[in-house]
Amino acid sequence: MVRPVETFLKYLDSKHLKLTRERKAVLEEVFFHPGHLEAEELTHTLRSKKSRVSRATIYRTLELLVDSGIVRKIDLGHGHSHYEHILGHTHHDHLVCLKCGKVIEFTDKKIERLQTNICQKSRFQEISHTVQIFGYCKDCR
Amino acid sequence: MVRPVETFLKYLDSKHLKLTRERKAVLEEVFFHPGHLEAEELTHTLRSKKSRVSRATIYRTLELLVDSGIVRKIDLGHGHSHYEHILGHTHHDHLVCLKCGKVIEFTDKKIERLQTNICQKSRFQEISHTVQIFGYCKDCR
DNA sequence: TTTCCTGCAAATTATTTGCAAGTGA
DNA sequence: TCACTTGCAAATAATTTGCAGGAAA
Repeated sequence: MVRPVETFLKYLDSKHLKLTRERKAVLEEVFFHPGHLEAEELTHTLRSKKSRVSRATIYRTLELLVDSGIVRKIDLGHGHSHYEHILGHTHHDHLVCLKCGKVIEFTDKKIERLQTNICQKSRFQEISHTVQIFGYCKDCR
Repeated sequence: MVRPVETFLKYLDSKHLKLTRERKAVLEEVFFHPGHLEAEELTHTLRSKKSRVSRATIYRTLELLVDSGIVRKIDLGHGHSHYEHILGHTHHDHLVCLKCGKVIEFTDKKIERLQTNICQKSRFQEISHTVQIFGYCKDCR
């Protein structure tokens, strides 16, 4: 069972930070939103719901969420960041269609394992990794 | 034998574009520069040499170089793009140290092969891919 | 000649920051 | 209370674009 709010609380406490209404709203939105989201999108979604949160706070909160390991920041080649929740989700990577923008997720245990080997060999302590494959999806070839 | 200028010429011709002094200067600099470079850096290097090329032209040319397959644009998590020449170089991926910024390159045939499989399975035509592993290098753990 | 190019400065986009006023523990 | 927060608006940073005057083919 994964409890994002509790995880976040634990993180905030450890840094002597507070769980505010704004932070909770961002966390919930990110967590219950399927897929990858952008800061801009988040601003609008929250605005359309009851809870308005300023752009600045959204960015500040996303950084906290990344730090706490609840969310990861990904680059889908759009010129701005995307975020996706990872807590309770298996790590996955992306195939990004350069034409229609579609993102296909995939998981490959073998790739993960090979990456671990590489890190060990270089005595590199992995924090996160990303495998992005750019090209054309089957509908756009 | 790899001839970047000829490759670029062929590409330019196919698009009815011209090989100008500026484009040639950027191409040469990128090609003979080992490692990853930034647009800003390129501007300075060229300026310090004989050939001044404006920032705008540098960005425009880098895009052409990427399009023509001579160079690839990579994200090393610095908030701006890096570029590296790929023509005549084996594809490689990166371990990026979040503390000192060091970038360790690695190549893994098995990972490459697995990626190809994944693309075939999804009928995805790969154009480029990137495996970036973020963490702490052995000097920063 | 004709089409493509370049530099410049202004525009855009994404993200960050300083600061005064507000709020959770 | 008091340290931590927020929103706002201004500041940054990277990159793009319009345009008028140059240059390859």
